[in-house]
Amino acid sequence: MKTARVTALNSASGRAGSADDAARLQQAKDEFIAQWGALGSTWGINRTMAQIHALLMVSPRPLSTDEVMAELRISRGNANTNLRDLVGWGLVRSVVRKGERKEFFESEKDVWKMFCTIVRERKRREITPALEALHHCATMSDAIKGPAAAEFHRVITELAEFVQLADNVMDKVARADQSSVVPWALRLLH
Amino acid sequence: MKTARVTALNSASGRAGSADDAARLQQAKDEFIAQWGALGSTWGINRTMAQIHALLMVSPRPLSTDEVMAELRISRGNANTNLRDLVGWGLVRSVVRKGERKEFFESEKDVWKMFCTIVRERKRREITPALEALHHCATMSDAIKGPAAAEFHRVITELAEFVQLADNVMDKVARADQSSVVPWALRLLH
DNA sequence: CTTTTATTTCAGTAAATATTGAAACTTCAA
DNA sequence: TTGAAGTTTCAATATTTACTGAAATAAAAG
Repeated sequence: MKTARVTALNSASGRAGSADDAARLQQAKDEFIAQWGALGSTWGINRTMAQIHALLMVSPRPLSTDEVMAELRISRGNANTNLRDLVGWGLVRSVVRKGERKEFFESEKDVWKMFCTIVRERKRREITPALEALHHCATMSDAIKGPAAAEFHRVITELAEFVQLADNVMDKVARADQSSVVPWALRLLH
Repeated sequence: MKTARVTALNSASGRAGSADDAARLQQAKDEFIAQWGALGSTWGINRTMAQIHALLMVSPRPLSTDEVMAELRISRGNANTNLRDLVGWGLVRSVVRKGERKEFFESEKDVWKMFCTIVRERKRREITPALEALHHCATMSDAIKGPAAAEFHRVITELAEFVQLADNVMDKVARADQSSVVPWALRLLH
């Protein structure tokens, strides 16, 4: 684990306090990056992608591919692929500075928008196709006679209806804006 | 992919209709098992564990380790480990038939209970530890002076507060009973 | 054009994860 | 006890997934 490193990237960001402050900030950022990466990987998101996302979330300014490579010690190919994926998810956008040829990347920092984006994307990529498959199984089994088929049909249909309901709720929530959902959630909790 | 197999397991389950019906039911079950496995693996759940779960969900009766091994064509070690994990998650329970030494396994079939169990477990295993880590980062950065540290502290705190809120909502929902949540959800959607 | 700078691709490799199968262990009954 | 039936463990292996680095491609600038 990284401990007391002060990179050019960080010392460059304006009049720093003590070198110790910079090192400790770096340490806190590194811990956050590692944690976010670990959390991502338990939820089926590639560790590096989650780490880049974390890095950009706590970066005071957009970073270039080379800076991401240096900061996380990863290869160009890896950085490029995962940055593209993050852009594809809509969690990161690329920005161009005038007079610069290099591309820079910055994360969405509004937590609520991030949440909505993740919900929307996972729904689109995974839930919706899974629902279609469930419906297919339900249709198949509906055409088969016998009590075993009827029971299977019942179980699958119940599951499909539940997933459909959850899908609709997620959709509704992810379309709402923070100002309406957060107070609602707070009320829900008494 | 399996197509028109009729296993002893299935033909044994009472007076079957035509052999064709049994084969087509098996096909539908196999598709469901494959889909549930695929969905699980995109959400960070081992494919085999999800497949065993699916198999038990659509099985009309508890199955032994040997039956699970035969049905999914997996080794004893694999079946044993994943069955234990499912029991650990609370999604499957082991049942003993009087006079039988073998252990049998059956899945929770109530979809709402399944959902609550999954939410509760993932919360306990992943969200709560992640929150602690976020708080740790927030505390660390609070003790560092300078504008960069202040900004980092702001971002992390915002994130932590959001995750905390989501965690609380999940908790509340997972403790409620289906009869109160489903009508509520239906109303939410108009 | 040609050069310089930046980005993408992808075959090869490394690392992480899941699976096997056989031996060790446990439990119960004779 | 001993043995049979069932379960667990784990080192070896297979499979999947992620990563590297260099070559190919693209996109300005000269």
